[in-house]
Amino acid sequence: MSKCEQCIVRKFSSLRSLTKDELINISDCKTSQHVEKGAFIFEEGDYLNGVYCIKSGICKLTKLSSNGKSQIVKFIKKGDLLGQRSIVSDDAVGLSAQAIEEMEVCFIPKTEIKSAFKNNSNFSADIVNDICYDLKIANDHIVEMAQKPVKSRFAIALLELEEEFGVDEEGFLKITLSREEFANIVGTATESLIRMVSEYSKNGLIATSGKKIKIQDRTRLELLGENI
Amino acid sequence: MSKCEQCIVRKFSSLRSLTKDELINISDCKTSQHVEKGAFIFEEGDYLNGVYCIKSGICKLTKLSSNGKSQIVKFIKKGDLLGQRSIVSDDAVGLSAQAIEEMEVCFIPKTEIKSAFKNNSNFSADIVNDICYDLKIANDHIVEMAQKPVKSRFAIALLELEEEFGVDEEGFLKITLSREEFANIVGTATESLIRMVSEYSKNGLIATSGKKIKIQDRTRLELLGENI
DNA sequence: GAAAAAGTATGATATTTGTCATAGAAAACA
DNA sequence: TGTTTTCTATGACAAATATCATACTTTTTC
Repeated sequence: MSKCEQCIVRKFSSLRSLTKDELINISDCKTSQHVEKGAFIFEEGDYLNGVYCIKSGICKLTKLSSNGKSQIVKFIKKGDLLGQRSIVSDDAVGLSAQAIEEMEVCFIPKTEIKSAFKNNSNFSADIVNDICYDLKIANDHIVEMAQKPVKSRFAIALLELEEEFGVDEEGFLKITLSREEFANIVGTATESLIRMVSEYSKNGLIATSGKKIKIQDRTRLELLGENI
Repeated sequence: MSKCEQCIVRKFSSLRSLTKDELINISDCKTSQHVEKGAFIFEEGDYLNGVYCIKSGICKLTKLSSNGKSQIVKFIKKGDLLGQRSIVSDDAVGLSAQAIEEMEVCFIPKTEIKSAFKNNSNFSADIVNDICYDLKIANDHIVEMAQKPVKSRFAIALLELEEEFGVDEEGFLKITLSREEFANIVGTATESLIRMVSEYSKNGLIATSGKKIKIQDRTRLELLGENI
C-alpha cells in the first residue's frame, strides 16, 4: 500500500497542511480503491464515514431535480478532496459522485481526519478556505443560472472546462463529456445543447471531432458569456 | 456597550461554542453599529476585516450579473454571522450585503475571531458546519435555477421565505419585499413576477395586501414547486 | 460482423419568458 | 394639497427554449 507521506497528490489539497506524524497516522488507516468509469463513489442520501482523496481520474457531482433531470454541480479531479462535510457533520450527502473516467481514490476514515482537524488549526483553516471557495463559486453559478440565457451559460461552461482541465496537443478539451452531460451542466435540454454545438461550430467559435470539443475563438465566447 | 456574554443572539450562531473567556475578549473589542434600511454593510469587492454578528433586522446578499441585473442569493437575519470567510482568507467578498430593514449588527475584528478559531476546535467545527450547510443550500439552488421554470421557482421562494421568516397574526409573510426583489430571488423579469402574483392570487394560491403576501394553499404551491 | 442500443443531429411546433409600451396606484416630497 | 417619482399592473409582441418526431452515426453486444 502506497504511503501518504510520499504521495504528491496531497500537496494539491488541504492535506498539505498536515504534519508528518498526522500523515503517517492517516496513511496507516486509509484504504485505496479503484473506481470504474460510470461507477458511483457515493450517492445522494448516503452517509459518509470519511473523506476521499482523489489520486487520479475525474468524477462529476450531480443532483437529481424533482422532475427527474440530473444537474452537474461540480467536477472533482486529481488532488481534490471529497466529502469534507463528513468531518463535522453526520448528515447524509446531498450530491452523488459518479466517475466519468477511471479513478484511483483513497478513503480516509472520519476519526483520523477529525483528530487532525481538531489538533491542527492550519489544516482546519485550509478546509474552511476550500469550502468557502466552493461556496463562492456556487453563488456565482446561482447568479449565472438565474440571470443568463442558455447560450451564455454554455459559453461559460466551455471556458471553465478549458480553464479547469486544460487541452490536449491539438487543443481539444482534455475532459470529454457527452452532449447530455454538457446539457446537464448548462441546465438545458439535450437537443438545445446539440443545436448550440452546431451553431457555435458553424460560426467558428468551437470545433468538434466526435465528442471532443476545441475552443476556436475565446474572445467571442467570453463576450457571449457576458451576454451584453 | 452591551456584553457578548449576556447577548442571547450569540446562541443562534457558531459563537455559542465560544468559552466564557473567549466571549469576554471578543466583547471587549467588538463594535456595534446601526444600519439603515437600504444601507450596505459591505459591497462586492470590499475587503472585510472581521465578522458581523446580526443582532436584529434582515439583509439580503446580492450579486450583480454582467448584464446589470442583481440577484438575491441569500437572506441574513438575527443570530446569523456574516463574512466568515474573512477568518481564513484575505480575498475580497463576492457578495454585497444590503439591509432590507433597519438593523443592529456587531463587528468582531478578524484577529479575535481568528484566535478563537485557532484555539477552540468546537468553534471551528461549528463554523465549518455552517458553511457546509450554506454550500448544500447553494447547490440546491443551482439545480433549482438550472432545471425549474420560473413559476416553480417562485412557488419555492414563497415557501422558503415563510419557513425562514414566519408569518404575522394574519398569516402574511413577516418579510416584506418589493416585486422587484422577488424577481431578483427567482431570477426573472419584474413584469413576469408581477404576472405570477396576479395569477397565483386569482387561483387562490396566495393572497396579497399591498406589498404583503400570504400563502393560501401550501399544498398546491408545493406541487407547483416540484413541477411534476 | 450483424443487430441492437445509445448517442447525435435537425425540423416543426408549442410553450415559456422577456421586452417594450402604457396606465393606474401608492408613496415620497415640497 | 398638489406634484413628482416610484411601484405595480396589464397588453401586445418578440425571443428563447422545450418538446416531439424522425433520421442518421457511432458504439456496444452477442
